[in-house]
Amino acid sequence: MILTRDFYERDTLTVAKELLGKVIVHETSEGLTMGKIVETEAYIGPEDEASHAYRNLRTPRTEVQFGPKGHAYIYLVYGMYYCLNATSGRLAGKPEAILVRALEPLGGIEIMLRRRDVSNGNAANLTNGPGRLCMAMGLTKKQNAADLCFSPLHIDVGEVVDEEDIAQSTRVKVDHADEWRDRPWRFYVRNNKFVSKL
DNA sequence: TGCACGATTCTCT
DNA sequence: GAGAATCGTGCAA
Repeated sequence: MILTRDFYERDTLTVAKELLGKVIVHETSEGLTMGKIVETEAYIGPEDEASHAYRNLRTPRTEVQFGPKGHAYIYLVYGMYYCLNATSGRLAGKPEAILVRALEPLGGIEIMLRRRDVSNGNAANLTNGPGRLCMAMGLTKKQNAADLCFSPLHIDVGEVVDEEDIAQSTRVKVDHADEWRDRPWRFYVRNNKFVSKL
């Protein structure tokens, strides 16, 4: 069953936490790929220096974050990798998003292996990182702004992760020397081997 | 119009 | 553990 809009229209930190255990599904001409979310990070709109929408910066790139919740925000980093986010938040028009940092492959693994061109044969590295999971799921800028409630790219109600299995920490690769750096806005499933970093 | 750099990953040492 | 790959974006000029 697909998550409905109201799931995303809540406090972003809550949504980031509850996204753990949910299942991302992408239907393409190549076939179906699915993966369980095991790691997320929250990026809270204008006041978060680490967010692209810091200071309400509204550009063609960040535009999606200002739109309806429950849409995909996909952007290019380092000129070669994509990152998948879901827009969220209680306030309409406030740019908040959740970065999906890692998945546990559930379906279409053959397709993922092909897309990732896993030369070392290590399937454990298939989706344990924001850039990697986009490659494995076949996500590019084309899916940017896709409605996660309806499109071929959507998120299913998976399993509920026990509170005790949820770990919280500071975000990865956010080194700005200000108060936002140390916010524990990263969530992950404890002891899951597909989490990107411990 | 030009330029420095990033919500990363891979390879080689 | 360090360095390269690689290009769209935001900001200065």
